[in-house]
Amino acid sequence: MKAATVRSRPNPRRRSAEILAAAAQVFAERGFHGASTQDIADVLGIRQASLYYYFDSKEAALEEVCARGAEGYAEAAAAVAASTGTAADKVYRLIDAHLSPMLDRAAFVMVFQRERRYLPKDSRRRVGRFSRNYERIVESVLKAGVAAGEFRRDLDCRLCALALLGMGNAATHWFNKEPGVTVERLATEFTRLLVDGMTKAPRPPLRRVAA
Amino acid sequence: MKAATVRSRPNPRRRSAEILAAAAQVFAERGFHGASTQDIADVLGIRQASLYYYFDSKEAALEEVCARGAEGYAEAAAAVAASTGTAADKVYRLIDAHLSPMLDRAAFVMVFQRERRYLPKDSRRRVGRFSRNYERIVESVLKAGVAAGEFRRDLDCRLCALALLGMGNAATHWFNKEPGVTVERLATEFTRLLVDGMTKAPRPPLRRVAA
DNA sequence: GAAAAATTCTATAGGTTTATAGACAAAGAA
DNA sequence: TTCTTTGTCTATAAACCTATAGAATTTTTC
Repeated sequence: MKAATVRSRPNPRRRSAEILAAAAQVFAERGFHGASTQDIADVLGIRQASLYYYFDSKEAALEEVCARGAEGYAEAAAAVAASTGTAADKVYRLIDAHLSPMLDRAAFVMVFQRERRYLPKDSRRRVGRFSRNYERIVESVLKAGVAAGEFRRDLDCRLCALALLGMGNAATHWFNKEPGVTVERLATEFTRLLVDGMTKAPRPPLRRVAA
Repeated sequence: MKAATVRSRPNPRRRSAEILAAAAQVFAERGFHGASTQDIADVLGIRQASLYYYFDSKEAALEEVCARGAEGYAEAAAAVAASTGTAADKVYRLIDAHLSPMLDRAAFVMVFQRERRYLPKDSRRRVGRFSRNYERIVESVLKAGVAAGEFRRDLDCRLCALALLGMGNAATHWFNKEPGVTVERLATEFTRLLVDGMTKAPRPPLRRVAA
Protein backbone atom coordinates (compact mmCIF):
# COMPACT_ATOMS: atom_id res chain seq x y z
CA MET A 1 0.00 0.00 0.00
CA LYS A 2 2.77 2.37 0.89
CA ALA A 3 5.01 2.69 -2.14
CA ALA A 4 8.65 2.40 -1.21
CA THR A 5 9.96 3.84 -4.43
CA VAL A 6 12.23 6.80 -4.07
CA ARG A 7 10.16 9.29 -6.00
CA SER A 8 6.97 8.61 -7.84
CA ARG A 9 3.91 10.19 -6.35
CA PRO A 10 2.33 12.47 -8.89
CA ASN A 11 -0.96 12.90 -7.14
CA PRO A 12 -0.52 11.70 -3.66
CA ARG A 13 -3.92 10.98 -2.15
CA ARG A 14 -6.25 13.22 -4.07
CA ARG A 15 -8.75 10.43 -4.25
CA SER A 16 -7.91 9.46 -0.72
CA ALA A 17 -9.05 12.85 0.48
CA GLU A 18 -12.38 12.41 -1.26
CA ILE A 19 -12.89 9.06 0.39
CA LEU A 20 -12.12 10.56 3.76
CA ALA A 21 -14.47 13.46 3.21
CA ALA A 22 -17.25 11.06 2.33
CA ALA A 23 -16.59 9.08 5.48
CA ALA A 24 -16.62 12.26 7.54
CA GLN A 25 -19.89 13.35 6.02
CA VAL A 26 -21.59 10.02 6.60
CA PHE A 27 -20.21 9.63 10.13
CA ALA A 28 -21.40 13.13 10.93
CA GLU A 29 -24.87 12.50 9.58
CA ARG A 30 -25.56 9.08 11.01
CA GLY A 31 -23.01 8.60 13.74
CA PHE A 32 -20.15 6.15 13.55
CA HIS A 33 -22.10 3.07 14.51
CA GLY A 34 -25.17 4.18 12.61
CA ALA A 35 -23.19 4.55 9.43
CA SER A 36 -22.29 1.54 7.34
CA THR A 37 -19.40 1.31 4.95
CA GLN A 38 -22.10 0.80 2.34
CA ASP A 39 -23.43 4.28 3.13
CA ILE A 40 -19.99 5.76 2.51
CA ALA A 41 -19.61 3.85 -0.73
CA ASP A 42 -23.01 5.10 -1.87
CA VAL A 43 -21.93 8.70 -1.44
CA LEU A 44 -18.90 8.01 -3.60
CA GLY A 45 -20.70 5.88 -6.14
CA ILE A 46 -18.38 2.96 -5.72
CA ARG A 47 -18.71 -0.52 -4.22
CA GLN A 48 -18.56 -1.09 -0.51
CA ALA A 49 -15.54 -3.37 -0.72
CA SER A 50 -13.58 -0.81 -2.72
CA LEU A 51 -13.28 1.31 0.36
CA TYR A 52 -10.91 -1.15 1.90
CA TYR A 53 -8.30 -0.10 -0.60
CA TYR A 54 -8.11 3.17 1.36
CA PHE A 55 -8.44 2.05 4.95
CA ASP A 56 -7.95 -1.17 6.83
CA SER A 57 -11.09 -0.95 8.88
CA LYS A 58 -14.02 1.28 9.61
CA GLU A 59 -12.38 2.23 12.88
CA ALA A 60 -9.22 3.25 11.06
CA ALA A 61 -11.34 5.55 8.93
CA LEU A 62 -12.79 7.07 12.06
CA GLU A 63 -9.31 7.61 13.36
CA GLU A 64 -8.28 9.53 10.29
CA VAL A 65 -11.43 11.60 10.25
CA CYS A 66 -11.00 12.47 13.91
CA ALA A 67 -7.38 13.36 13.38
CA ARG A 68 -8.31 15.85 10.71
CA GLY A 69 -11.15 17.13 12.86
CA ALA A 70 -8.80 17.86 15.73
CA GLU A 71 -6.06 19.33 13.60
CA GLY A 72 -4.77 22.75 14.40
CA TYR A 73 -6.78 23.49 17.52
CA ALA A 74 -3.96 23.23 20.00
CA GLU A 75 -1.58 25.10 17.71
CA ALA A 76 -3.99 27.95 17.14
CA ALA A 77 -4.74 28.25 20.83
CA ALA A 78 -1.06 28.15 21.70
CA ALA A 79 -0.43 30.93 19.23
CA VAL A 80 -3.09 33.04 20.88
CA ALA A 81 -1.70 32.28 24.29
CA ALA A 82 1.78 33.30 23.20
CA SER A 83 0.65 36.49 21.52
CA THR A 84 0.44 39.94 23.02
CA GLY A 85 -2.76 41.82 23.73
CA THR A 86 -5.38 42.03 26.40
CA ALA A 87 -6.80 38.86 27.84
CA ALA A 88 -10.17 39.94 26.56
CA ASP A 89 -8.83 40.13 23.07
CA LYS A 90 -7.22 36.75 23.45
CA VAL A 91 -10.51 35.27 24.51
CA TYR A 92 -12.06 36.63 21.35
CA ARG A 93 -9.34 35.09 19.26
CA LEU A 94 -9.59 31.79 21.09
CA ILE A 95 -13.27 31.59 20.36
CA ASP A 96 -12.76 32.68 16.79
CA ALA A 97 -10.11 30.03 16.28
CA HIS A 98 -12.31 27.45 17.90
CA LEU A 99 -15.22 28.19 15.59
CA SER A 100 -13.37 28.78 12.35
CA PRO A 101 -12.71 25.16 11.42
CA MET A 102 -16.46 24.77 11.17
CA LEU A 103 -16.30 26.77 7.98
CA ASP A 104 -14.11 24.49 5.94
CA ARG A 105 -14.35 21.08 7.61
CA ALA A 106 -17.53 20.99 9.62
CA ALA A 107 -18.09 17.28 9.17
CA PHE A 108 -14.62 16.42 10.44
CA VAL A 109 -15.00 18.63 13.46
CA MET A 110 -18.40 17.25 14.30
CA VAL A 111 -17.18 13.70 14.04
CA PHE A 112 -14.24 14.50 16.25
CA GLN A 113 -16.53 16.04 18.82
CA ARG A 114 -19.23 13.42 18.89
CA GLU A 115 -17.76 10.17 17.69
CA ARG A 116 -14.26 10.15 19.10
CA ARG A 117 -15.47 8.17 22.05
CA TYR A 118 -15.97 5.21 19.73
CA LEU A 119 -12.34 5.14 18.75
CA PRO A 120 -10.37 2.07 19.75
CA LYS A 121 -8.72 2.43 23.11
CA ASP A 122 -5.29 3.51 21.94
CA SER A 123 -6.27 6.37 19.71
CA ARG A 124 -8.98 7.36 22.14
CA ARG A 125 -6.33 7.86 24.74
CA ARG A 126 -4.30 9.88 22.30
CA VAL A 127 -7.13 12.26 21.46
CA GLY A 128 -7.97 12.39 25.14
CA ARG A 129 -4.54 13.77 25.83
CA PHE A 130 -4.88 16.10 22.92
CA SER A 131 -8.15 17.51 24.22
CA ARG A 132 -6.88 17.95 27.73
CA ASN A 133 -3.89 19.80 26.38
CA TYR A 134 -6.12 22.09 24.39
CA GLU A 135 -8.26 22.78 27.42
CA ARG A 136 -5.14 23.50 29.39
CA ILE A 137 -4.03 26.13 26.92
CA VAL A 138 -7.38 27.86 27.01
CA GLU A 139 -7.28 27.74 30.76
CA SER A 140 -3.80 29.24 30.76
CA VAL A 141 -5.03 32.25 28.82
CA LEU A 142 -7.66 32.85 31.45
CA LYS A 143 -5.12 32.40 34.23
CA ALA A 144 -2.84 34.90 32.57
CA GLY A 145 -5.77 37.29 32.48
CA VAL A 146 -6.19 36.87 36.19
CA ALA A 147 -2.48 37.26 36.83
CA ALA A 148 -2.43 40.43 34.77
CA GLY A 149 -5.17 41.82 36.94
CA GLU A 150 -7.58 41.97 34.05
CA PHE A 151 -9.86 39.18 35.21
CA ARG A 152 -11.22 38.84 38.69
CA ARG A 153 -9.02 37.03 41.11
CA ASP A 154 -11.62 34.48 42.17
CA LEU A 155 -12.36 33.35 38.63
CA ASP A 156 -12.57 29.59 38.36
CA CYS A 157 -10.39 29.30 35.29
CA ARG A 158 -10.88 25.60 34.82
CA LEU A 159 -14.65 25.80 34.93
CA CYS A 160 -14.67 28.89 32.83
CA ALA A 161 -12.52 27.25 30.17
CA LEU A 162 -14.85 24.29 30.09
CA ALA A 163 -17.82 26.62 29.84
CA LEU A 164 -16.23 28.51 27.00
CA LEU A 165 -15.45 25.34 25.09
CA GLY A 166 -18.87 23.92 25.81
CA MET A 167 -20.46 27.01 24.41
CA GLY A 168 -18.27 26.82 21.35
CA ASN A 169 -18.89 23.17 20.78
CA ALA A 170 -22.61 23.62 21.09
CA ALA A 171 -22.46 25.93 18.11
CA THR A 172 -21.86 22.96 15.84
CA HIS A 173 -25.42 21.93 16.53
CA TRP A 174 -27.02 25.01 15.07
CA PHE A 175 -24.29 26.68 13.09
CA ASN A 176 -25.87 25.95 9.76
CA LYS A 177 -29.43 25.93 10.98
CA GLU A 178 -29.70 29.33 12.60
CA PRO A 179 -30.15 32.14 10.11
CA GLY A 180 -27.52 34.83 9.95
CA VAL A 181 -24.99 33.19 12.20
CA THR A 182 -21.40 33.82 11.25
CA VAL A 183 -18.20 32.98 13.03
CA GLU A 184 -17.47 36.64 13.66
CA ARG A 185 -20.89 37.32 15.07
CA LEU A 186 -20.75 34.29 17.32
CA ALA A 187 -17.26 35.07 18.52
CA THR A 188 -18.25 38.63 19.23
CA GLU A 189 -21.38 37.73 21.15
CA PHE A 190 -19.76 34.92 23.08
CA THR A 191 -16.81 37.05 23.99
CA ARG A 192 -19.02 39.84 25.15
CA LEU A 193 -21.02 37.47 27.29
CA LEU A 194 -18.05 35.84 28.90
CA VAL A 195 -15.53 38.61 29.22
CA ASP A 196 -17.75 40.81 31.30
CA GLY A 197 -18.39 37.86 33.57
CA MET A 198 -14.70 37.33 34.01
CA THR A 199 -13.60 40.90 34.30
CA LYS A 200 -12.78 42.46 37.60
CA ALA A 201 -16.12 43.91 38.45
CA PRO A 202 -16.34 47.46 39.72
CA ARG A 203 -20.05 46.87 39.44
CA PRO A 204 -22.77 47.33 42.00
CA PRO A 205 -24.13 44.10 43.44
CA LEU A 206 -27.10 42.63 41.57
CA ARG A 207 -29.87 45.09 41.99
CA ARG A 208 -33.46 44.16 42.56
CA VAL A 209 -35.66 45.27 39.75
CA ALA A 210 -38.93 46.78 40.81
CA ALA A 211 -41.59 45.04 38.70
CA MET B 1 -50.18 -7.01 27.90
CA LYS B 2 -52.57 -4.39 29.18
CA ALA B 3 -54.81 -6.02 31.77
CA ALA B 4 -58.41 -5.04 31.21
CA THR B 5 -59.56 -5.99 34.67
CA VAL B 6 -61.18 -3.22 36.61
CA ARG B 7 -58.63 -2.98 39.39
CA SER B 8 -55.53 -5.07 39.74
CA ARG B 9 -52.25 -3.31 39.32
CA PRO B 10 -50.33 -3.58 42.53
CA ASN B 11 -46.92 -2.88 41.18
CA PRO B 12 -47.26 -1.30 37.83
CA ARG B 13 -43.94 -1.42 36.05
CA ARG B 14 -41.39 -1.77 38.77
CA ARG B 15 -39.43 -4.19 36.70
CA SER B 16 -40.18 -2.16 33.64
CA ALA B 17 -38.37 0.76 35.21
CA GLU B 18 -35.30 -1.38 35.81
CA ILE B 19 -35.28 -2.51 32.21
CA LEU B 20 -35.52 1.08 31.05
CA ALA B 21 -32.74 2.19 33.35
CA ALA B 22 -30.50 -0.53 31.97
CA ALA B 23 -31.30 0.56 28.43
CA ALA B 24 -30.54 4.16 29.34
CA GLN B 25 -27.23 3.21 30.89
CA VAL B 26 -26.13 1.13 27.94
CA PHE B 27 -27.30 3.68 25.37
CA ALA B 28 -25.45 6.38 27.28
CA GLU B 29 -22.26 4.37 27.44
CA ARG B 30 -22.10 3.02 23.92
CA GLY B 31 -24.50 5.13 21.93
CA PHE B 32 -27.76 3.86 20.51
CA HIS B 33 -26.32 2.18 17.46
CA GLY B 34 -23.25 1.01 19.31
CA ALA B 35 -25.36 -0.72 21.90
CA SER B 36 -26.91 -4.09 21.21
CA THR B 37 -29.97 -5.48 22.91
CA GLN B 38 -27.60 -8.17 24.11
CA ASP B 39 -25.63 -5.52 26.00
CA ILE B 40 -28.77 -4.38 27.76
CA ALA B 41 -29.72 -7.93 28.63
CA ASP B 42 -26.24 -8.53 30.04
CA VAL B 43 -26.62 -5.64 32.45
CA LEU B 44 -29.86 -7.13 33.66
CA GLY B 45 -28.66 -10.70 33.73
CA ILE B 46 -31.44 -11.92 31.49
CA ARG B 47 -31.64 -13.21 27.93
CA GLN B 48 -31.62 -10.89 24.99
CA ALA B 49 -35.01 -12.02 23.74
CA SER B 50 -36.62 -11.41 27.12
CA LEU B 51 -36.32 -7.72 26.58
CA TYR B 52 -38.99 -7.83 23.95
CA TYR B 53 -41.54 -8.48 26.62
CA TYR B 54 -40.97 -4.87 27.68
CA PHE B 55 -40.60 -3.06 24.40
CA ASP B 56 -41.53 -3.75 20.82
CA SER B 57 -38.25 -2.67 19.31
CA LYS B 58 -34.94 -1.17 20.18
CA GLU B 59 -36.12 2.12 18.78
CA ALA B 60 -39.17 2.04 21.01
CA ALA B 61 -36.82 1.64 23.97
CA LEU B 62 -34.90 4.67 22.82
CA GLU B 63 -38.14 6.59 22.62
CA GLU B 64 -39.01 5.81 26.19
CA VAL B 65 -35.55 6.60 27.46
CA CYS B 66 -35.56 9.91 25.63
CA ALA B 67 -39.00 10.74 26.91
CA ARG B 68 -37.81 10.31 30.48
CA GLY B 69 -34.65 12.21 29.72
CA ALA B 70 -36.62 15.20 28.49
CA GLU B 71 -39.18 15.08 31.25
CA GLY B 72 -39.78 18.16 33.29
CA TYR B 73 -37.46 20.57 31.53
CA ALA B 74 -40.08 22.71 29.89
CA GLU B 75 -42.24 22.69 32.99
CA ALA B 76 -39.42 23.74 35.28
CA ALA B 77 -38.34 26.48 32.92
CA ALA B 78 -41.91 27.69 32.54
CA ALA B 79 -42.23 27.85 36.30
CA VAL B 80 -39.12 29.97 36.50
CA ALA B 81 -40.36 32.20 33.73
CA ALA B 82 -43.68 32.69 35.48
CA SER B 83 -42.12 33.37 38.87
CA THR B 84 -41.19 36.71 40.36
CA GLY B 85 -37.67 37.88 40.99
CA THR B 86 -34.86 39.54 39.13
CA ALA B 87 -33.92 38.25 35.73
CA ALA B 88 -30.50 37.44 37.12
CA ASP B 89 -32.07 35.26 39.73
CA LYS B 90 -34.21 33.57 37.15
CA VAL B 91 -31.15 32.80 35.08
CA TYR B 92 -29.65 31.13 38.10
CA ARG B 93 -32.74 29.04 38.61
CA LEU B 94 -32.95 28.17 34.93
CA ILE B 95 -29.42 26.85 35.00
CA ASP B 96 -30.00 25.06 38.25
CA ALA B 97 -33.12 23.40 36.88
CA HIS B 98 -31.28 22.50 33.73
CA LEU B 99 -28.48 20.78 35.60
CA SER B 100 -30.44 19.15 38.39
CA PRO B 101 -31.79 16.19 36.41
CA MET B 102 -28.19 15.08 36.00
CA LEU B 103 -28.23 14.12 39.65
CA ASP B 104 -30.93 11.49 39.53
CA ARG B 105 -31.18 10.45 35.91
CA ALA B 106 -27.93 11.28 34.21
CA ALA B 107 -28.08 8.41 31.76
CA PHE B 108 -31.55 9.36 30.57
CA VAL B 109 -30.56 12.98 30.10
CA MET B 110 -27.41 12.07 28.24
CA VAL B 111 -29.25 9.75 25.93
CA PHE B 112 -31.84 12.40 25.25
CA GLN B 113 -29.12 14.90 24.44
CA ARG B 114 -26.94 12.74 22.27
CA GLU B 115 -29.06 9.97 20.83
CA ARG B 116 -32.38 11.59 20.17
CA ARG B 117 -31.37 12.20 16.60
CA TYR B 118 -31.56 8.49 15.97
CA LEU B 119 -35.23 8.36 16.90
CA PRO B 120 -37.63 7.39 14.14
CA LYS B 121 -38.95 10.37 12.27
CA ASP B 122 -42.20 10.83 14.14
CA SER B 123 -40.87 10.94 17.63
CA ARG B 124 -37.86 12.87 16.48
CA ARG B 125 -40.19 15.57 15.30
CA ARG B 126 -41.97 15.50 18.60
CA VAL B 127 -38.83 15.95 20.67
CA GLY B 128 -37.71 18.58 18.18
CA ARG B 129 -40.78 20.60 18.98
CA PHE B 130 -40.22 19.97 22.64
CA SER B 131 -36.68 21.26 22.51
CA ARG B 132 -37.57 24.35 20.56
CA ASN B 133 -40.27 25.10 23.05
CA TYR B 134 -37.82 24.77 25.89
CA GLU B 135 -35.36 27.07 24.16
CA ARG B 136 -38.16 29.53 23.58
CA ILE B 137 -38.95 29.66 27.28
CA VAL B 138 -35.34 30.28 28.21
CA GLU B 139 -35.18 32.96 25.60
CA SER B 140 -38.33 34.55 26.96
CA VAL B 141 -36.75 34.91 30.36
CA LEU B 142 -33.86 36.77 28.81
CA LYS B 143 -36.22 38.94 26.80
CA ALA B 144 -38.13 39.78 29.93
CA GLY B 145 -34.84 40.78 31.51
CA VAL B 146 -34.23 43.14 28.64
CA ALA B 147 -37.75 44.49 28.77
CA ALA B 148 -37.40 45.11 32.50
CA GLY B 149 -34.28 47.12 31.82
CA GLU B 150 -32.14 44.68 33.71
CA PHE B 151 -30.29 43.30 30.70
CA ARG B 152 -28.73 45.37 28.00
CA ARG B 153 -31.05 46.33 25.20
CA ASP B 154 -28.86 44.96 22.41
CA LEU B 155 -28.61 41.51 23.94
CA ASP B 156 -29.08 38.79 21.34
CA CYS B 157 -31.47 36.74 23.41
CA ARG B 158 -31.70 33.85 21.00
CA LEU B 159 -27.96 33.43 20.76
CA CYS B 160 -27.55 33.93 24.45
CA ALA B 161 -30.17 31.29 25.22
CA LEU B 162 -28.41 28.86 22.92
CA ALA B 163 -25.10 29.69 24.57
CA LEU B 164 -26.56 29.15 28.01
CA LEU B 165 -28.02 25.80 27.05
CA GLY B 166 -24.86 24.78 25.26
CA MET B 167 -22.87 25.53 28.34
CA GLY B 168 -25.29 23.56 30.46
CA ASN B 169 -25.38 20.61 28.13
CA ALA B 170 -21.62 20.49 27.95
CA ALA B 171 -21.59 19.87 31.67
CA THR B 172 -22.88 16.36 31.09
CA HIS B 173 -19.50 15.55 29.60
CA TRP B 174 -17.51 16.24 32.73
CA PHE B 175 -20.06 16.39 35.49
CA ASN B 176 -18.88 13.19 37.11
CA LYS B 177 -15.28 13.46 35.99
CA GLU B 178 -14.30 16.84 37.36
CA PRO B 179 -13.54 16.82 41.06
CA GLY B 180 -15.66 18.92 43.33
CA VAL B 181 -18.26 19.92 40.81
CA THR B 182 -21.75 20.27 42.19
CA VAL B 183 -24.90 21.58 40.61
CA GLU B 184 -24.92 24.58 42.91
CA ARG B 185 -21.35 25.46 42.18
CA LEU B 186 -21.83 25.13 38.46
CA ALA B 187 -25.04 27.12 38.48
CA THR B 188 -23.38 29.82 40.53
CA GLU B 189 -20.31 30.07 38.32
CA PHE B 190 -22.25 29.91 35.07
CA THR B 191 -24.70 32.51 36.24
CA ARG B 192 -21.95 34.80 37.31
CA LEU B 193 -20.24 34.45 33.97
CA LEU B 194 -23.32 35.06 31.92
CA VAL B 195 -25.28 37.57 33.92
CA ASP B 196 -22.55 40.16 33.96
CA GLY B 197 -22.27 39.74 30.21
CA MET B 198 -25.96 40.36 29.81
CA THR B 199 -26.41 43.11 32.29
CA LYS B 200 -26.66 46.71 31.28
CA ALA B 201 -23.08 47.74 31.55
CA PRO B 202 -22.19 50.92 33.36
CA ARG B 203 -18.67 49.70 32.88
CA PRO B 204 -15.68 51.40 31.34
CA PRO B 205 -14.74 50.10 27.90
CA LEU B 206 -12.23 47.26 27.87
CA ARG B 207 -9.03 48.69 29.14
CA ARG B 208 -5.64 47.89 27.76
CA VAL B 209 -3.52 46.15 30.28
CA ALA B 210 0.02 47.36 30.43
CA ALA B 211 2.11 44.23 30.46
C1' DG C 1 -54.02 -24.27 46.06
C1' DA C 2 -55.82 -23.14 41.59
C1' DA C 3 -56.21 -19.71 38.16
C1' DA C 4 -54.31 -15.73 36.12
C1' DA C 5 -50.75 -12.66 35.16
C1' DA C 6 -46.11 -11.55 34.74
C1' DT C 7 -41.59 -12.76 33.52
C1' DT C 8 -38.01 -15.36 31.52
C1' DC C 9 -36.39 -19.05 28.66
C1' DT C 10 -34.92 -21.78 24.26
C1' DA C 11 -34.53 -21.79 19.54
C1' DT C 12 -34.13 -19.67 15.41
C1' DA C 13 -35.34 -17.06 11.08
C1' DG C 14 -33.80 -13.50 8.48
C1' DG C 15 -31.38 -9.49 7.74
C1' DT C 16 -27.26 -6.57 7.87
C1' DT C 17 -22.43 -5.64 8.24
C1' DT C 18 -17.49 -5.92 8.17
C1' DA C 19 -13.75 -7.57 5.90
C1' DT C 20 -10.98 -10.67 2.69
C1' DA C 21 -9.52 -12.69 -1.81
C1' DG C 22 -8.60 -12.32 -6.19
C1' DA C 23 -9.78 -10.68 -10.89
C1' DC C 24 -10.12 -6.71 -13.95
C1' DA C 25 -9.23 -2.11 -15.89
C1' DA C 26 -7.02 2.19 -16.69
C1' DA C 27 -3.18 5.20 -16.81
C1' DG C 28 1.49 6.58 -16.37
C1' DA C 29 6.52 5.21 -16.51
C1' DA C 30 10.20 2.82 -18.57
C1' DT D 1 4.87 -2.00 -25.75
C1' DT D 2 5.38 -3.79 -21.36
C1' DC D 3 5.63 -3.15 -16.52
C1' DT D 4 3.85 -1.02 -12.44
C1' DT D 5 0.78 1.48 -9.79
C1' DT D 6 -3.63 2.70 -8.72
C1' DG D 7 -8.24 2.02 -8.26
C1' DT D 8 -12.38 -0.60 -8.77
C1' DC D 9 -15.08 -4.80 -9.24
C1' DT D 10 -17.37 -9.52 -8.03
C1' DA D 11 -18.15 -12.87 -4.74
C1' DT D 12 -18.44 -14.42 -0.36
C1' DA D 13 -17.21 -15.89 4.49
C1' DA D 14 -18.10 -15.05 9.03
C1' DA D 15 -19.99 -12.57 12.57
C1' DC D 16 -23.51 -10.13 14.53
C1' DC D 17 -28.03 -8.33 15.48
C1' DT D 18 -33.02 -7.70 15.75
C1' DA D 19 -37.15 -9.72 16.36
C1' DT D 20 -40.65 -13.63 16.63
C1' DA D 21 -42.78 -17.99 18.40
C1' DG D 22 -43.98 -20.65 21.80
C1' DA D 23 -42.76 -23.18 26.01
C1' DA D 24 -41.58 -22.92 30.86
C1' DT D 25 -41.31 -20.76 35.20
C1' DT D 26 -42.26 -17.67 38.84
C1' DT D 27 -45.32 -14.49 41.19
C1' DT D 28 -49.76 -12.64 42.38
C1' DT D 29 -54.53 -12.87 43.06
C1' DC D 30 -58.69 -15.10 44.47
